[in-house]
Order: sequence, then structure tokens, then C-alpha cells
Amino acid sequence: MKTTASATKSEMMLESARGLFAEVGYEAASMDLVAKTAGVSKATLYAHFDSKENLFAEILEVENGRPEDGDWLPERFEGDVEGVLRRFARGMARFFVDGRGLAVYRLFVADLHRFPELVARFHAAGPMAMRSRVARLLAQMGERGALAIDDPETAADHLLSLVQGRLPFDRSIGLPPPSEEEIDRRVESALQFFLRGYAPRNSRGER
Amino acid sequence: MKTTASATKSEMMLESARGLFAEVGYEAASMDLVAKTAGVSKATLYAHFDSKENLFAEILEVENGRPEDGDWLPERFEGDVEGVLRRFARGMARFFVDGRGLAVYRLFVADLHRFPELVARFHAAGPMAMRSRVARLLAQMGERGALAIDDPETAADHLLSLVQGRLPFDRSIGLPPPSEEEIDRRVESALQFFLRGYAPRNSRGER
DNA sequence: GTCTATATGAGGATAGAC
DNA sequence: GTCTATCCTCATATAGAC
Repeated sequence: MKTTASATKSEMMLESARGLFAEVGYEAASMDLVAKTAGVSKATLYAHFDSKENLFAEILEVENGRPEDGDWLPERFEGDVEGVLRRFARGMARFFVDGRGLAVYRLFVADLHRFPELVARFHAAGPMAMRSRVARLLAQMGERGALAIDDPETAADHLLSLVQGRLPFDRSIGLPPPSEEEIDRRVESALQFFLRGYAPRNSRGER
Repeated sequence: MKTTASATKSEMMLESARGLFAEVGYEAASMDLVAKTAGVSKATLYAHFDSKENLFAEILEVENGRPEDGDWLPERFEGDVEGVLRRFARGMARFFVDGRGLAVYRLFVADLHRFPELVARFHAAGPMAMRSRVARLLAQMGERGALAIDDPETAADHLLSLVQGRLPFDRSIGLPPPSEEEIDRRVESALQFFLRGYAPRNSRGER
């Protein structure tokens, strides 16, 4: 079964490259190392991917565009606002402390500027797609009067900025991950602040 | 005047390295290029700085630790809260769109993890020092009853996260700078949101 | 498709003359 | 202190056999 064997090696190479790029960045992930980790020769690696840049682009596209498989970002709002937003905020905070969000964040900031032709596309497929989904959720909460949302996109920016905070930055520079309790503490204070700022207006039009 | 000539060459080298590191990052800023840009030979460069890592550390320490010379972050609070915070927010947004803040942000995220022994010190001297100054300012506003600040450090995190938002990230990956109007629009919405969330409580202890 | 072996070039660092 | 010329390592990429 040639195809199966081929597919397996292909997947090994992709998987190795994915892990190495995310772990050590573009420069430090040499093709030698990728090949060695995947258990193939460099020539084989180059037979599948024309160049290192090419390999990088393919990996990043998959990582970046893959919809978040966690169950913390629902497609539509049901239930109580605070519970839904807390679930989302906790999931996203962890996504940026140890998960794929952190890996993509580092690769974007450290290396994406070298591939100007990829910037717009990846930005739209990654960060902007996430913002759109959050904005849609907040808009639904606004429509039901559970929050006072004038501009969903801006509100989404505010929520995302607050929940991420310094987490991806601190992690990227090499600081150790905060404890679970510390993450939840930060998430909770950001969440309560967000809910205060976007609380529905009362009958006199005040907050 | 040997010393003057020496000092001049020294400064040329430092200035070139500073600009190149900030512009293209650690890897892409080769010692060949630094020397060429400074108008000296590589041997001269190495006579002044033992290694590239050494040069990087010296540059980053100066850039990072230099107190912000802009006049948008006052040492102590006087005047009206909204005006002071608006001035601060606008200054900081621009600092992270085109200024030294952006350069330091990129160097930190992209390259600092390679120098584990520098992380803690630079983090304390840079981002944490900024946070402390903002926290002090917010604490003073809280003491005068102009804002409801329970935890100044956390409030400072919230303000900094909101004002920076996606700006340094977007700029780092290679997106063009937003217009002046766009910056001010984002700053204003972040500011109004912050003021809502930290508005002083009324006589019944409500917001 | 996959391997071993190698071409080619870039970049960090140094030797030795002045 | 400063230069020119050079060493050496390592990384991308390829040639050629199987």
C-alpha cells in the first residue's frame, strides 16, 4: 500500500515541522532537525515541500485557520451571559497560555513579517475570524437586552484584549506559565470589569 | 583627540545596531550589516562588543530601561481624570504603533526567549515598570474619589490591555499603521469603556 | 520516493599588519 | 584601535544511486 505509507511519512513530516516551528520558531527549526525528527532524510523532505518557506506557510495556514475545537466558544448564545462569557474567557486564556493560540501568536509576531504576501490572508483567517465570532455572540447578547452593545466589533476587541492581557506576551518572552488559580483570578477580574462596562442601561437610559 | 574619535565610532556602532535590531530583528541583523551601516569593519565591531549576544543585550537594556521621555505619563495626578487618561492613552497608543514601544515589543516576543538569563530582569525593568507607574497614577485617582480603584495593579493591567489592544501585534506581523483618526477612535472607545467600568460608586455603593 | 553525499553560501568570529 | 583577509561552522538545497 504505497499511498498509505506515503501518507504516513507525509504526516510525520508535517507533524514534526508543526511542533518544531511552534516550539523554537522559524530560524531555529532547521530542515535537518525537521527531517531527523520525522525520521526521514532531508532529500525526502524537499521532495514533498519545495522550500522551507513553503513548508512554513503550509503549516501556519493549517494551524491558524483550523477552527477552535474547544467547546468554549459557542456558535450562538443561550443561557446566562456571565456563565457563557466565563466559559469562553477561561478557555481562551488557557488557549493563549499553553495551547495553539500561544504557538500561533509567537509565530505571527516573530516570523510572519518575512512573508508579506501571507500577512493579510492569515490575519483574516486567524485573529479577525476569532473576533468576528466573538462579535456575533456579543451582538446576540445585545439583542436580547442582556448587555448594552452598540458596536459588537469594538466590544469584541475589548473583551479579547482584556482576557488575553499580558498572557501571550509574557509566555512568549519565556516566563513560566501562571498557575491555574492565577489564570482564573485574572480571568474573573477581567470578566467582572467587562460586565460592568457593558451592563444594560436602566429605564432612564443610564448604565 | 583620540577619545572623541573613539566615542564617535562607538556611538555609530551602537546607533546602527539599535536601528537594525529594532527594524529587522536579531537574526536578520547580521554583524556584517551592522558594521557596514556603522561604517566600520567587523573587527572593530568585535573589538568593542565581545559577541553578537552581548551587543544585543546592551542595546535592549538601554532601549527597554530608558524612562519614557514623552510627557504623556505624569508622575502624579492633577487635573481632570478623563483628560489625563486621554493624554496618556493617546501617547501610549502611538508609542506602540511607531515608537520605541513597538520596537521593544517585537524584540521581546521574537528574540528574548533565547536569552533566559535576561528575561526576568528586562521584564521587571520594562513592562512591569510601566505597569507600576500607571498603577500609582490610578491609585491616586482612587484616593481622591475620582475612580473606584480596589486593586491598582489589576486596574493598570486592564487599562494597558485596552489601550494597546491589537496594535503592537498587528504592527509586528507587518500590517500598515492605522491612521491618526483610527488610532484616536480606538483610544477613545477604550477610554470610555475604562471610565464606565471604574466609575466611582454612588452614595448607595452602586456604580 | 527515498536514501547518502555534497555543493553552495551566509554569517559569527579571529589573525595579523599597521 | 582599526583595517583586510580569512577560518569555520552550519543551514538550505540538490545530485545521483537505488
